[in-house]
Order: sequence, then C-alpha cells, then structure tokens
Amino acid sequence: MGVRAKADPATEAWKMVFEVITSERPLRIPRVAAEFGMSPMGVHVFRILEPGAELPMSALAGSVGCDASNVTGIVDRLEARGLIERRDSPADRRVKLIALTEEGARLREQVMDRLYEPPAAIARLSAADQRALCDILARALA
Amino acid sequence: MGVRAKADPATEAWKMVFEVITSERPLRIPRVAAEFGMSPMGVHVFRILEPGAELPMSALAGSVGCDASNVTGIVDRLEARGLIERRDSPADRRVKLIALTEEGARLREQVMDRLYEPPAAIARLSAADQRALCDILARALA
DNA sequence: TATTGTTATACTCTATAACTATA
DNA sequence: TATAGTTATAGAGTATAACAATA
Repeated sequence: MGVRAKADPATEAWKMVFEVITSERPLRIPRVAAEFGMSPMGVHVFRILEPGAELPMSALAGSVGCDASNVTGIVDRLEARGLIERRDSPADRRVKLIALTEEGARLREQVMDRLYEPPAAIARLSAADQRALCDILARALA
Repeated sequence: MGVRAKADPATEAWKMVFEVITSERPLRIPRVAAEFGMSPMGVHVFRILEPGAELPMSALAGSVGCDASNVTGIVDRLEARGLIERRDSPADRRVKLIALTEEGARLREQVMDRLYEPPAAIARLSAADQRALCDILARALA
C-alpha cells in the first residue's frame, strides 16, 4: 500500500474517540474501581444495576460479558460489603435476583459521578462544541 | 437531590462516548487481541510501537501503564512470535530498545485495521455528522 | 433433559521485591 | 548510589468443567 490514504470520516472519528479514552492514564474504569476499593467488574455491575431494578445473575453475566461462574464471586464480594443483595425469584426458584441495597444505591451515585466526570479533552471544548457532540452522539446511539 | 438535574453538556457528551465504547460486547481491545492470539497488552504495545520506531522497555511500561516487570513477559511473548525484537542501545548498555520486525509491522497493520474499524453506532451516522464529529474531536485532542 | 447458580481447578495477568549489570 | 531490565513469587481475575437444585 505504501503511503496510506486518509481514512474515511467514520474511521477517523472512531480513532479519535479511541484516543480520548486511551489518553487517560490509568484508564477510567480501573481508576474509579480502585478509588472505591472495587474490581473493574464491580463497577460494570454498578453501572448496569440501577436503583430499584432486579436482575438475574445470568442476565448480569450477559451484560458485563463474562462467564456465569465468574458472577458468583463478583456478587459475593459486593454482597459482603452490603452494597447489593441476592433475592429469591418468585417465578423460578433456581434464579437469584440481584438488587442494590440502600447503601449500594448511595455508593452507586458517587461511583457514577466519578465515572461520568468528563476528561480534560471533553471539558476543554467550547459549550457549542459540547452541545454539538451531544447531538451527534445521541443520533449515534439512537 | 431527588429528581436529578440534567447534567451539563460536557458530562452528557462523555456519558455517550462511554456508551459508544461499552455497548460493544466484547469490548474492542480484548476482542481484537483474542482475534490475533495476543493479550490486550500486546495490542497496546502494537498501538504505541510505530514501524521504524525504537522504544526503551521502560518507556513502553509508562505508555501502556503497567509495571516494568510485566513488560518483560509481554515483550517475551511478542518476540517469541517474531513480531518485535530487542536491540541494544548504543548509548546505554543497560537499556534495550524494542522495535517491530518486518513481520510485526505487517501484522500491526492488520491489527490496527480491526481496532479502528468503526462500530455500528459511528458507522450509521450521516457523512455530515461523521465529519462534524471528526472536527470536534480534533479540537478536543489538540 | 435443560437451565441457574455454585464449586473446584487451572491458567493468565499483574504488582512487589530481590537480583544483575550497568551507570 | 541509582537505574534498566530480569526473575521469583504471590494475589487477583478469568474460563472450563462438574455438580446440586429446580424446571
């Protein structure tokens, strides 16, 4: 190929999204996890588990993208800290539903605040650019 | 606080950047790494190590954000596959410079192609949105 | 028979500390 | 003395397979 052609706009945009994420050292999720004494997977679980919601462990495994056997340990550790609880499902006695405790819901808010704190790259944009970015990404995720 | 106020544009934008990344399952870097039989850290090293460049192992440790003792193993595995090589530094006999081999440079191109392949969320945007996204992110990373 | 969650196990990745060879 | 890289080691996270309870 020799001299590389300039990539198309989609690829260029994705490259820069990538750069925004990876330019943070340490990466956001491990950093926030360490800050709260949790594992990165614990943070993922928190993100998925909204206050008031109940999720089967199998659903949790699917959402965080790891094996079900792994979820047992992740849930064990969060439950030992009183942040989440296992509840019996009324529909199927095999499944256990996971939900935040009140303390878990309080901690979740703090964790999410840190997770969603915009990095320098985003923060330094003009308000107009930030709003335009919102609009475009809203369409991307629609 | 009760009902949450709408977050400011910077936070909203960052949340959505986050969503674009984490909506891919499995996550991009582990997925591409597995595809090429590498560890995620191997992919990070490839990303940092441009063809023709030579980097001390300590610099590599800093860039990928892990301990120097860890780099030894990461480099060992890539070197065993003939993708990178250790070279003696002419300036300091303690340091070893890491560089891609020709085969490594070829594989790097394939790995980068997969890494920078835009996800569905970005790909489905209009060309105008993609170009606007490029412009804004270029300013974010300036 | 199939599925949910658990346990046992082995493998990978990681950081810490001790070591070597240089500086 | 300090630094670059290595080695030894132990801890955390992970997936696989076998298991118990339930469907």
